[in-house]
Amino acid sequence: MDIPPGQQRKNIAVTTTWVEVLVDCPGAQGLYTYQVPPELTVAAGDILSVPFGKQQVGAIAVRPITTLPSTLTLDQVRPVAAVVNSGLFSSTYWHLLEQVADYYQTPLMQVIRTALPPGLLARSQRRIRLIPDAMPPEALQFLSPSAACVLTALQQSAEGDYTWQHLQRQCRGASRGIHDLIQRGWAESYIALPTPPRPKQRQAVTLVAEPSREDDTLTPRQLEVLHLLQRQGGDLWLQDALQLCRTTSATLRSLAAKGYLMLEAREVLRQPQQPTLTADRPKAVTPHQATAIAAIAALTDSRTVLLHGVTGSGKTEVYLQAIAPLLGQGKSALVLVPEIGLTPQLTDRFRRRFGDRVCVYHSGLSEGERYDAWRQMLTGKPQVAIGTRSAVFAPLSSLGLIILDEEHDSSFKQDQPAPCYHARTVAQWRATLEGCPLILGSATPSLETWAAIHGTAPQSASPGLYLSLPERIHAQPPPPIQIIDMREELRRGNRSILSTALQTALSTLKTDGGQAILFIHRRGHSSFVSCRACGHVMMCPHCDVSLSHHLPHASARPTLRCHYCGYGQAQPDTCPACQSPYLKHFGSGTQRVIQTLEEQFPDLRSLRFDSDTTRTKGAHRALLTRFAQGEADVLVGTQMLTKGLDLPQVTLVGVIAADGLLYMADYRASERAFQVLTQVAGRAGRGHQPGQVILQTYTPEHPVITAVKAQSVTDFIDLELSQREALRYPPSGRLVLVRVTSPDPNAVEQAATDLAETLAPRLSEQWELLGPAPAPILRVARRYRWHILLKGDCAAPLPPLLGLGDRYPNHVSVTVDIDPLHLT
DNA sequence: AGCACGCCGACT
DNA sequence: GTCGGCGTGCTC
Repeated sequence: MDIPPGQQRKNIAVTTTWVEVLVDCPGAQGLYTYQVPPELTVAAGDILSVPFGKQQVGAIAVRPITTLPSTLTLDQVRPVAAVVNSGLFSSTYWHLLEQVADYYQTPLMQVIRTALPPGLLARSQRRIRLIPDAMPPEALQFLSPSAACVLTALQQSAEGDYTWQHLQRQCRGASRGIHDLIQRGWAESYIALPTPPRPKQRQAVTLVAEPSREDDTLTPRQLEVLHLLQRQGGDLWLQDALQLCRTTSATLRSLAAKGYLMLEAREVLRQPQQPTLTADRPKAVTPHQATAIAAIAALTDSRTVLLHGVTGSGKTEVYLQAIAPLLGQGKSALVLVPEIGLTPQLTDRFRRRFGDRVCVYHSGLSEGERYDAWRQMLTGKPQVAIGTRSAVFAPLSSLGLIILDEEHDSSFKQDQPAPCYHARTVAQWRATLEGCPLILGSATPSLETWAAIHGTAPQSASPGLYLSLPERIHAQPPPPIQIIDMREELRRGNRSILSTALQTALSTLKTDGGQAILFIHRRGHSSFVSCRACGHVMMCPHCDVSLSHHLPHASARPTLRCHYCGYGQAQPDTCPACQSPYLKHFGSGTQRVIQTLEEQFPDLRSLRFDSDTTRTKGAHRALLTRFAQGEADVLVGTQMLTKGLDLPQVTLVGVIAADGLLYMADYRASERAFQVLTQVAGRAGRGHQPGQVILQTYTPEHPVITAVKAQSVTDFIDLELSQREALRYPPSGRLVLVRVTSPDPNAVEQAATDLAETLAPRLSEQWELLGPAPAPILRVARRYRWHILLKGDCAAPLPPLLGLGDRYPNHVSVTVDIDPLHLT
């Protein structure tokens, strides 16, 4: 097999090769050709660093070629600078990325960028550095304001060195200021080479020789240090060793020189700080769980499984026992969850069961941690990767199973930057490509999944597998759900936000030794502030929405905040329009419920659980722990209550007003309302005590309310599916939302109109164009928004939409959302 | 992204 | 008359 060295050399010299690459640069679509220098080998899928214009940028090798494209001449082609990483992508992984790019109509490079950990596609940056010696001490006086600003900014940094970009943000007229400083020779501009993330190194100390008393070159102190190290097992991190021996690294270095110690840098994986956990063994399972585990184990192809389990039915144990045998077969599993921060108990359980074979990957990790998690997954060792949406792209080889828990959750859909992918859709493709099963778990399955599994969706070729866990683990009956007609309450003269039934239940809560959850749905407008005299409503200056009232502490000054762009201001004392002092807030947010509770039930202690009180990292967990430990009797919260898997179970669940959920201008309102109400109701009923659910509403006859009361998922889904079918909404049809935004209201309207006109003739008769129309909230964060909605048959191929927005001014942005979840 | 090229307002 | 603003376009 060996090629004689001479011949090998000749081959390389003769075959000059080139490679076509994708360049990581916005606005540089298409392939670029580079020369492969003889000392490098480049294969498709390698991550490269290439010169592009005046900078070094990241690139992906797409295909090596042996002849130069005829459009290019030799001198136009530049050489590849370096191979950053090779062998990252298997061919199935590459296919997956291409499929995402194709379906979501996004340039492949953008898909690669969302799949890779940040920083792997490193780019060079232009930096500005001070030359302190060249600068007179009173330099500031000679400078123009912009140059002075740049100089001051640079002096802030220890090295007198910042990126061009940073200075540009920091100072007005920065480019002129920088030019000025360079002209005077007080600063210089340079291009810093890209620094891809590197494995973290840590200094380690290892004892390599027995400390001997005979060695008279050892001082008593050195001998003492050696003995101390020996007692610790002779292998420590340098940092720990220094602390233990209360010595300096110089001492250890001299001991290393004498041959007693070895100092070396070892690669370590950055692990986010995590509590130490006690190991856990497989639990005894119910017959339903056992059936599900056996059915999953029997799967040999890439079937989709819906694991439909009511709250508390033990889905997680099924996941754990489905994964366990795979690891023994050298296969890995991928577990996708809605939001890692909200489900620490789930990751803890996986860690207890599988120890360090669990790898957590989500956007909350630091850049280094993400890189390390990525590297660990690339090792190919059998492991369990748990992560949020973006973890569908985890580079695990030999996947044996993909699990997507809480599959109905909307956080699996990305709607901010393109590609607007749904992790469930991508997971489906990935399972097909890898030939492994996909398990979708939920207590309240989405209509899409239901239709796909039961074969009613036209595009599903092979019906999936339906597995049900209909019982709670300890076989408690589901809690009864009592529907309260709030109109009736009002007629009887009860004007409180708490119905008589809920008041009664709360009044006996403490004597019964129970805990309660009160759920409020906060609509955008539920806590707006308006003037009782003239009707003026406090609005966000950047968005067309009212500001929400917040009371940080009981005695604090009220603040107003925009939930769309984050704008905040203090609440004025008088109405800005008419100076009336009667500027008050309306609606029943969490704070108002707490206030009512304090007035009517002063002996009940309550905790608030909403986006205000859970803003900081770990606050979810802390609040729920406090509640679980009995620090409060009532937990008052919003939507967030449905997201944590780790909610303590309670005896009473009250829904303050279900109506806000039911009437939202969205075709998915009913589905979301059913899911939220069912999930919240499922929190009631602990161990020995039966639970109780009180659902207050102004429209008890609403089909969603009826279905929630009957606790029948199938009733609801059948009804909702028929309605969607009548209107050709998903899953009976498909949608594409084209969003057009700009700070200029006229430009958006014009672009949207023009876009609709160019699009309409390009659509097949399977597609219907709706709009253009202003978005329900016309302005968000100073940008005006218009929408065009495309509605098509399930089987209809997507119309080509790539590059649609290219013909409009720069400030007009056009984004395409395939299968949008909300139309807002 | 960065940089060059190119066309309109306030200064030597 | 020029300097310099930033809009447009290109980078193998």
